[in-house]
Amino acid sequence: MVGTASAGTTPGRTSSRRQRRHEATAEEIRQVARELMARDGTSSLNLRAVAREMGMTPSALYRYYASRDAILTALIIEAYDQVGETVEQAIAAAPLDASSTRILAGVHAFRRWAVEHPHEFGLIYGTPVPGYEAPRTESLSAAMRTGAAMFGELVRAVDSGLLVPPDDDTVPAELHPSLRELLLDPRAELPISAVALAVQFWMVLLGALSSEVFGHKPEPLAGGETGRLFFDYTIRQTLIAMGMARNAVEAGVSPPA
Amino acid sequence: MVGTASAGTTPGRTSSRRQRRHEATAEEIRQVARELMARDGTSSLNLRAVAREMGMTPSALYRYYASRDAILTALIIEAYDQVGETVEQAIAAAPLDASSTRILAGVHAFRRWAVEHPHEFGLIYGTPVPGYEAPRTESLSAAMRTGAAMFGELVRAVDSGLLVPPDDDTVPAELHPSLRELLLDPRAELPISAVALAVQFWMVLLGALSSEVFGHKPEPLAGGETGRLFFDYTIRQTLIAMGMARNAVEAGVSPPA
DNA sequence: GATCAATCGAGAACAACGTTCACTTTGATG
DNA sequence: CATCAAAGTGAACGTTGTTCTCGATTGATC
Repeated sequence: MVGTASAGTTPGRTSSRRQRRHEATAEEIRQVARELMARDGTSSLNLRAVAREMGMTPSALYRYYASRDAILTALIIEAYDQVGETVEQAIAAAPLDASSTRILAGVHAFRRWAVEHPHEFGLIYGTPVPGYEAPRTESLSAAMRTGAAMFGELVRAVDSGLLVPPDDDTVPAELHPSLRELLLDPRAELPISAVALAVQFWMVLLGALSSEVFGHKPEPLAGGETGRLFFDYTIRQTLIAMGMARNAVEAGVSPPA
Repeated sequence: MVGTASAGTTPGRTSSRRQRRHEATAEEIRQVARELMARDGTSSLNLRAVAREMGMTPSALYRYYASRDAILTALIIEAYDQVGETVEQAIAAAPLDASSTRILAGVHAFRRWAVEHPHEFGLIYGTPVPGYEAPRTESLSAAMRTGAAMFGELVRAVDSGLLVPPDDDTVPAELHPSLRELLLDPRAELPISAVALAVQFWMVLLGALSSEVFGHKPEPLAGGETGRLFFDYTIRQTLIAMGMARNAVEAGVSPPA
């Protein structure tokens, strides 16, 4: 559809001049689409408006994307990648000490991205928009990125003894198969209960962020600085509840606003 | 707009024959709209399709609703009310013993409604659809209903000593004003920390449900019975983390599937 | 450098959508 | 019966996403 490998002179060189120009225009389309979505508030992409903004004809866009949904899908994948990279970098930049600092760095980077890009957050973590638009195969790896980064930090906390999950028999036996299935990589040093904790942590995280971004949280707590503080407090409480030592949690420093 | 009191013969009688017929048609519109949304999967209401299904002209619908958004708003308010009543009844029907049974009854009723009405759940707890469609004044009381019911049970648990919240000074001082503001009704026997717990519990609940309904949760745990079990487990863990006695939580019985 | 095919873009057209407006029909009320 | 507001029709308007045809532009090839 969108330029597979061409029969160029040098077969290894996949980016001919044409292809680069093509990709540049495609990126401009995505960029303008993002801007319009942010400006008009609505999260429904207007194809003709994008063309108008670019000084093009609506039909010309079809040289770059097969449909409106295809553009949306591209935006979704890009958003997944963007937030994933943001969180990864925030974690990597934090010190590797025996505290919750790294985890806090990750979740705060996630929250910051979410409140700064509410429409893109809604695109990927909100109501699935059309029927089902996400071609799982393409977007799955991108979608997992943020979760994988956070999961990695939890594993590290468990490995280093910072977080001690409860006994496996505290989680209902019926759930064990499903939880074990989650660890595709069966290097599973991780106890089942820790996997359950990871999923629960993810749910709390998503719940906190979507409550705030979508306005389903009581107003007084949704604001900028207050929202950030309450988020921080909630995450720390959750970590303690998960079995991380209280002093390790409190020793963790949150990134500045 | 939609039939205020008419100058009928009996001024006290607000429902003349006409008005009843009017309301009946309006309800049919809502009903058909709900069915189409469920059938076509999409959560974007198609006005002309509704009219078609009813054997009417699209313009005729405007005798009943001022716009497409008005219908959506009506659906949203109705959904709020429906889930609110469902949860209220489930709680009321549960025994008043010294366990988590009532809370479990409430959250399971919530979950059941959510998975059985995914589109309506998305309508009220998903991405806000257009710019901002919800006229707060009208829908606020309906929107609060479910949360208020759950909140009431938490208060009861605190009052009866079943749930002992941590000291107030464990929650950051900067958050106290906002949290106190949440208790409009200043009969506030409730400690600030309990308010924080209530909000957090709400976030976990919403996070768990939207993860499952919107498919943002790892697949193995999203299924029907497994999903229900994991949800139950998560809620119980959360209650324990909040300070409810472990044996009281475990003594609670969940409603059957 | 001329040639040729692939690409790019324009422009008109189509169906479908939400909405408006002028009009008939209808059915209860004086 | 006469009246008059409500209910409903049908045509129209401005949008939207999408398709198709047809020139123009471009980049590689002889």
